[in-house]
Amino acid sequence: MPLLPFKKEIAARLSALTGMTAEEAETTLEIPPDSALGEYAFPCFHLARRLKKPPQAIAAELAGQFAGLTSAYLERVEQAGPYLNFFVRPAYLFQELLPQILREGPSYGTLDEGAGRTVLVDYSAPNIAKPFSVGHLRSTVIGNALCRLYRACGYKVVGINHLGDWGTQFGKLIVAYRRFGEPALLADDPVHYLYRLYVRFHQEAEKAPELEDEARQWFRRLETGDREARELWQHFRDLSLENFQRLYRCLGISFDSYMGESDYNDQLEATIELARQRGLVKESEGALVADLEGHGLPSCLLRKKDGAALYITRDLAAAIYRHKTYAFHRMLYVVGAEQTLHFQQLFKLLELLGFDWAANCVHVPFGLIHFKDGRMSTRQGKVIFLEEVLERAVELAREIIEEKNPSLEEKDAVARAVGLGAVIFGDLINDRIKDVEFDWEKVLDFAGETAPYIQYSHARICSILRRAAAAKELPDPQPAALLPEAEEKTLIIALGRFSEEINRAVRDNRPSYVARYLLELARSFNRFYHNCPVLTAAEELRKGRLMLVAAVRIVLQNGLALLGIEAPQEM
RNA sequence: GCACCUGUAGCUCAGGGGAGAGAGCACCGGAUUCCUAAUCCGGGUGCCGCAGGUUCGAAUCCUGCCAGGUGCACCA
Repeated sequence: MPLLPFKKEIAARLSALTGMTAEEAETTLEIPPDSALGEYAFPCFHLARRLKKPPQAIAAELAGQFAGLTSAYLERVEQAGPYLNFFVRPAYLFQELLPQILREGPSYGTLDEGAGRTVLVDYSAPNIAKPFSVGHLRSTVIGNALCRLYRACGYKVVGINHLGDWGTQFGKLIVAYRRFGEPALLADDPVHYLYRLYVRFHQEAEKAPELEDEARQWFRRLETGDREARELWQHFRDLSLENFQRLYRCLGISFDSYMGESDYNDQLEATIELARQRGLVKESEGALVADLEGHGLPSCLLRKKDGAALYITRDLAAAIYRHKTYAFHRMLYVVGAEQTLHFQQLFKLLELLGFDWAANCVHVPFGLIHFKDGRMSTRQGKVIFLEEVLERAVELAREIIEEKNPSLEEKDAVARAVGLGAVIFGDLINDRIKDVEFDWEKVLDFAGETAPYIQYSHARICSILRRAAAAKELPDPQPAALLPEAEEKTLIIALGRFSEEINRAVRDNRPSYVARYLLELARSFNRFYHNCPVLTAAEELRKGRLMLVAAVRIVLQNGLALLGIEAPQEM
């Protein structure tokens, strides 16, 4: 816990001197805009108000009280106008922190604040019988990163893939398959063929609206357990799931549960009954409605007039089941921002049903992926398949390898890591709430603020370490000499902030913080690399720098792993 | 009509109420007898959408407006 103890120590001392609580002091501490101003800064404006003295005077006074005070962490304190700047002791950085990172290796950066707590993450949730489009990438990639981040904070994480395997679209699919379907084509390329049927259905239904009714009837038959409907559904489901799992394997993602919408069919009536007992339900035009108007939300339907339950009824049943099963401390729904209202209604209903844990349910929304000229639409066939995106990215990575490093071994594995990394990182780097315009050029860009940039930095370090090992020199987790250059200090400070970034990412459910941090770290490393030779440096310096780059490698690898991205040793 | 989200450099975006608003891309120029040039260095641009307000201090918080996106009862 690298720089955190330093921060806590400052907060404690400030608390003793000012009468603020330690927590208050800690949250007031900030990171100065320039590293020449120290590692943490304390602005005195708040105190100025309380003490009715100019902030400069308070800063000067406090600086006086800190004068001569040092500790294992603290080197010195300086006043700069209304600020108090704290400088960490370099000996701590190089002789304690650095060896610590090497010792902890893969577990460096992890925390234990979540120990004993369970977090559920509901993510990905593709619709069976529709191909996996780039639109589904977001939930999948963000959800996976959140799972890993929470685990790194000590939580027990349960990843749930709430498969979209129920609903009227299966009626449509059954109608289309019975009318136009050919088993041989289905067997050949199931998911794409089902997709073509789905698109075909909507084209035909334009001309013949009665198809929609027929679809509703077939869905009704499915709900009542009709054998033919059931068998077709099961068949479509199996084929799709197989296809999705191939994709997940490729992305290195696994789920703890694949319980989907269809798995709650037997709990829907009980859920509606519960709502009825609580007096939340009224009848309207033959349908059952949950009245939320008194709570500032539009009412929502729990059951259609034809007796079929709806999305929100299923989500209610699922939430109740999950709490019973996992007793979670928090449940995240990584679902698009267009469903914000749905989740407001869902959480409000859970609360009104008397579940106090409703407050621990969180919607983690993200923006839409769209084309320049409008949104993607599965029905109209206006989609880009994730498979195609991943294949092209890997292919391009492969071409670049061929051009830049033709003698590389394991070209395929590296191309996969780089191509997939670029796509995943491209999704995680920006604030998830923003909409994304799909652009092949951007997806296939491997320079600048990208995963390959970080991976390349990692590979360079591996190369240094390989050469050092060949010369029988290995980084040794012993106290090192102090490293003199500014680039070196910048680097090690960055290493020390790793767990703070993980913490922040978990606090806001925003993996982008870690992605940005890694970019910054890689940038610092590349500057170091250009200005500070490692292997040709003199004995002591070489030892220290070897440790430093070994530590950077650990953080880059651990950080990329948190985002679900591999770090190849060469590229 | 109502609600939510977004608006920062030519483009894509960072920016934790605080110290002169930052990156990447694109464009121009430079760096390799030396650890991988998928790298590094230099070059410049901003009514932080607009108008008010809160504050010692606002790109950041509040209100209104404008623009774009997304939702709002029998889809999921």
